[in-house]
Amino acid sequence: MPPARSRRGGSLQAEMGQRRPFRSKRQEAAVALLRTASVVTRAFARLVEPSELSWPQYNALRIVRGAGSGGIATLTIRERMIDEGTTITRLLDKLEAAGLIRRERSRPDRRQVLCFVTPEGRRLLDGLDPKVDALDEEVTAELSETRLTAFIDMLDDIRQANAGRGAPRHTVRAEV
Amino acid sequence: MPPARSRRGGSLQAEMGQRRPFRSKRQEAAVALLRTASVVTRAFARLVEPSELSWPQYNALRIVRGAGSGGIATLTIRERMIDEGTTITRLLDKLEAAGLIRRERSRPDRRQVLCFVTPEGRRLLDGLDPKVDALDEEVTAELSETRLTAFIDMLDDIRQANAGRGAPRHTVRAEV
DNA sequence: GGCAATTAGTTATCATGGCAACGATTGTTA
DNA sequence: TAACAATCGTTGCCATGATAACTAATTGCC
Repeated sequence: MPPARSRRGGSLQAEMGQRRPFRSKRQEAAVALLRTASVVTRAFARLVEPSELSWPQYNALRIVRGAGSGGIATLTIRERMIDEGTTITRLLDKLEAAGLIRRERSRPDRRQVLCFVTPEGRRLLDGLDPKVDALDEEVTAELSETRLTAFIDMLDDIRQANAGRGAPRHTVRAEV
Repeated sequence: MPPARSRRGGSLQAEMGQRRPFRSKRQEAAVALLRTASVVTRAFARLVEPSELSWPQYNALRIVRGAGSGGIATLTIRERMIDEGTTITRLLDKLEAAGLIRRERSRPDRRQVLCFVTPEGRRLLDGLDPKVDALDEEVTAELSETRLTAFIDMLDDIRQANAGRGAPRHTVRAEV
């Protein structure tokens, strides 16, 4: 039998202490999306917090590790971040100050600054991997394989449909 | 025929310029959730930006309006915010300075500070309503009614399963 | 009555997110 | 080759998000 939260009313409304129902189901969906993301983000932040890393810092560090020995340019990191609006420079400054990454002007194109993980950075991430991987699984553990696939597809659809409306300003500039 | 993004590969991977596929579908789902929310949040922020309101400010103002003539206590507003971690005081300071809300010490319980919308605040919101309502609908316009229902249910499930891990610290205190 | 525990808000501190402006470098082209 | 444009990154400014410490008011309990 379905749990109490499937009553129409619904769970979000009760959660947020609202007296009035949502104006429409689509409005409820929008709010649910944002609120759920807020909760999940905090869960990840809590996980990396003991390592003295903020969630965005962890995100950036992981991207740098993923780039391998060739390094990766600053703005490329920003593009791959979950929040692509971030001011990446200061974030990398902290990672560099903590000895987790190393920066170096690119050889042919001196405009670029390439980033590399240091052994310490790699060690830190490697230690965190099991926990993060576990949380990745736990977040959607409630969803069956079938629902999970549908969930990803719906998110992809929503993201694509709203890409124009929600792109950070610096990525839109190219369209002018 | 399904659009290109349904190819396994997948759309998110291409979007973020990743060379390697996700470790698992559940990891992909977690990242898709966070990234989608980021895009949608920006879309709403863009919408209220011309009114000199940040997205959280709009959110708070709307909650105050929803409370009606009885007013609403400061911390109650925070509970109902999409991001319940916010430092609400400064946000309300701005709204008050802009003349959109009015604050007043509660009568019987002088610890509380009740907030009320001013006529200007109401006017501003009323003018914004059509646009916000429209965006609420547009965000998930790609989803059929059936998928929409499933979407909301999945988000509710995820949120409930992660409530403990992702609650802001001040709400957890009660459990100690 | 009197005092500890609670509750409501405020404030301080630090890190991020959003934006615009700037400097440095490279590419283009008249 | 001398402007000019585009690209890459950095920096400044302001607003938010996360937490903890702190004040004030109220409640409970003896």
